[in-house]
Amino acid sequence: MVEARNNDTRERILDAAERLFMAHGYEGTSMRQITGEAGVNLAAVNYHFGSKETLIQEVFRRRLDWLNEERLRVLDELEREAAGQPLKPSQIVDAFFGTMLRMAEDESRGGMTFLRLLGRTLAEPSEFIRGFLAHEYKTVVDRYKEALFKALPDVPKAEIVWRFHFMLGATSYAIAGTDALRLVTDWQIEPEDSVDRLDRLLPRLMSFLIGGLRAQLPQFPDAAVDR
Amino acid sequence: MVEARNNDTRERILDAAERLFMAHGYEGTSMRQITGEAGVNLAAVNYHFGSKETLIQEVFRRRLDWLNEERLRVLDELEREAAGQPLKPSQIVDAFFGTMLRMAEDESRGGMTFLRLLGRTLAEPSEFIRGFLAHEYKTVVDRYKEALFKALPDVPKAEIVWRFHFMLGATSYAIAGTDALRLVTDWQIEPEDSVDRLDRLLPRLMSFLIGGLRAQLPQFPDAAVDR
DNA sequence: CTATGATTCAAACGAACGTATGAATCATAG
DNA sequence: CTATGATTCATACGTTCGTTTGAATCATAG
Repeated sequence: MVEARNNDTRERILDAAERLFMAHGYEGTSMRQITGEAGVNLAAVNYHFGSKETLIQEVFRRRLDWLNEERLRVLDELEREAAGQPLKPSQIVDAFFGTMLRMAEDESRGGMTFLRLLGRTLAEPSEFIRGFLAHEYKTVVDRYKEALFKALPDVPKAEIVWRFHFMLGATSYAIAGTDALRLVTDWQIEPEDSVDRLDRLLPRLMSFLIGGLRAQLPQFPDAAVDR
Repeated sequence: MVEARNNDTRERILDAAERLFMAHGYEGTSMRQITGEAGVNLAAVNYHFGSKETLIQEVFRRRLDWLNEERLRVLDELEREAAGQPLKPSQIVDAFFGTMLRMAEDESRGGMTFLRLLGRTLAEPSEFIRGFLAHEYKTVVDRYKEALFKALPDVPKAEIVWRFHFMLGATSYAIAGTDALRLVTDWQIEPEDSVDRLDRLLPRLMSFLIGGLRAQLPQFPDAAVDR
């Protein structure tokens, strides 16, 4: 039997698709752009991946498999060291969001390009990719929710889930780097302070996330005494 | 001379476009879907708006003009009442983000549909719409940045800009309501706790944002003494 | 009523889309 | 070497895209 000898074409397609989906979105990127940038024949995508839908799923799986395993590994390690004691919220936040952001420095795992694609896609999921991402993340998210519940026993669980949601939003937007309102881009900021400098973005974002996670609990309007 | 008699068609197109762009994104929505849902002829969009690009700009302008005027009005009012004293950060955050979120209850200003569209678009701006949004927001954002600088004199300005950025991300994601990882949607949450219940989302988000804005300042790794 | 200009309409335009086809080319097993 | 099956290639398929056209219809001014 004759087996596959060359996954160079596959990798070139995945790299080009990753970059173009990041820059122009899923619907905004055509197969001809992808194969053109990858330097392969138009038919190669359908031959190797079947369809455009399975292609973008492969683009994500290639990176997310590692990320989610790493997130579980880091959380396991933290819980092992804590020996039953609840973790600090900042440890959990760093294990989830920090692990993701540090991918930006690892070019072999997609670097900033994949991170931006991920941030974009979390905010604009096509119907079919929403289900795919939710499935990919299910195990990890459940583990981290439980860890946060234990770390913050005084905070209602529903509140923690919402704040996890908000943290995810702040992070997605930060790494997507679109900066629609030119808040940061238009600002007199040193070049070394730009989004690309992860070692400055990461501490800033972490401070913000932990501040939000540990904020005072909200007062709901229907909590008034006369009701 | 004969003048325009009927802007019913225009409004029907804008309403349909607003809803469809929200649901499927800009590239993912076709002119035929829009005119089909609006119950008008296919050529009506180009006749009334010129192109798909100018159409989505009109969709935004119709709502954003009011929102941004209102944001300036509220800030003016707050500063008038404060009579020179710096405002509380929570007042500024509520004036900017609260004013936006309260649009969800005003169906005549687009309600939740427009809010979701806005949240989505802030995170996935096509190149041409990024510039448009930045221009629409310029005046407002500058005023609010200044107000935050005054309200938080001890926080470095660059830090405030970044945190504004993070707050915008958390809010965009929250109102876009995509919930890609099914964090909130998959959770055992009372129906009355869902995203649609603004009176519960708003206090929750405000607490989170203010917690993040007032968080401890970050420690940068290169702040070590031996450097 | 008639004339005028705004609006609607059915139909078509060329371009770009994702996908499929079948022959040509390639690397390796036997 | 030859045979085999994986891969590449040029080309074309059928759809759908945003936009345009020119005639038909409409409401109003004169």
